[in-house]
Amino acid sequence: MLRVSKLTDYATVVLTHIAHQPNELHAASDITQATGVALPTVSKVLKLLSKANILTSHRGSKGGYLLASKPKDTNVAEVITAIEGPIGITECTTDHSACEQESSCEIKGNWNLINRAVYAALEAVTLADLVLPVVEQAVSISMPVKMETNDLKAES
Amino acid sequence: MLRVSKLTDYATVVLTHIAHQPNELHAASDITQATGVALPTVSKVLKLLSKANILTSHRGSKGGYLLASKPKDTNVAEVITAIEGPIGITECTTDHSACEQESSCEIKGNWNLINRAVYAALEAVTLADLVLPVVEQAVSISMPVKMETNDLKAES
DNA sequence: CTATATAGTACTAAAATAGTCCTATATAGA
DNA sequence: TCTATATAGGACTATTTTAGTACTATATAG
Repeated sequence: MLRVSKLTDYATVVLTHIAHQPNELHAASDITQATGVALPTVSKVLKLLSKANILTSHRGSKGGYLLASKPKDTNVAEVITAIEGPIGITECTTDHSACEQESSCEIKGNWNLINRAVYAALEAVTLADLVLPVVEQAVSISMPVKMETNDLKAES
Repeated sequence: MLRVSKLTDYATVVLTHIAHQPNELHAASDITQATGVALPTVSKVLKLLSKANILTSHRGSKGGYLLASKPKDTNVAEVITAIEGPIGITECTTDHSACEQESSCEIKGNWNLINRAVYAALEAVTLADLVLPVVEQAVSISMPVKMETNDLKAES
């Protein structure tokens, strides 16, 4: 299905909320109220994001989380990496020792190329794009050059 | 982790093997021997691929599987879709009714854009590319336009 | 008619993921 | 200095997904 985990999905929701007021502290409980995502889940996501330096944390009373950089300086690839670890579509790209049939496997190099394209696509989208209304984004995000020749089958 | 299932990985291995001799019938047992992938797994993959019309099947003695199109006319996006269903990175792009927080979710349109970029990247790679030696591919596969500005962090 | 090979489906075991809970630590303000 | 509040970190559990197996039906070459 080539999908991102739910936790990452929540991370984008949380970050989008924070990016709307990039200069304010946001406590986990506030974010829960605003987004409807369960508190323990929000909390987990926030911890992961601050560990990856996408957010900075402030403990204690009146503490909370703050964007570490400007919205346009944080991209989706970083967010996914923060939540799920290094991005690689197949397992052998992230864990080289795990594949038992290396000798008969000519695919590795090819998948690497695909990974790069996917990574670049994800890197092109920033938090600032996620905050924008949907319509305006189309121009601000780069598309693979072959794009115009194909329609999306998945859309129905 | 943004990854593709093992079954899809096997599918590319199997298809790469078949694409080397695109005009011959390949029985499941032959493919097992050549690739080292377990027979039941190969069998499962082959069935899914023929159901999706990527392969044509021939039953009975001396039967086997054959590529339905030329290697360059089958792309990776089709293979992934055959094995795992419609490609969509987040769940709400494939299952619109499942999201309970639609009202507070502004992300959907944005993820759709990302999905398109990813899909296009996958669509640009064909079986013919997978058969080529790794070096030659670089020129034959289109890359997103912003690609050159960024390096891959996942590579280490 | 028989050996061989795919078609289809149901099932089981293992792994990954989501989500919860508890304890420790830091800070603001009284 | 004490207390309320908020994050840090880690361990744990339930659920879901995925991988892999097994069995029966059907088609075809010779």
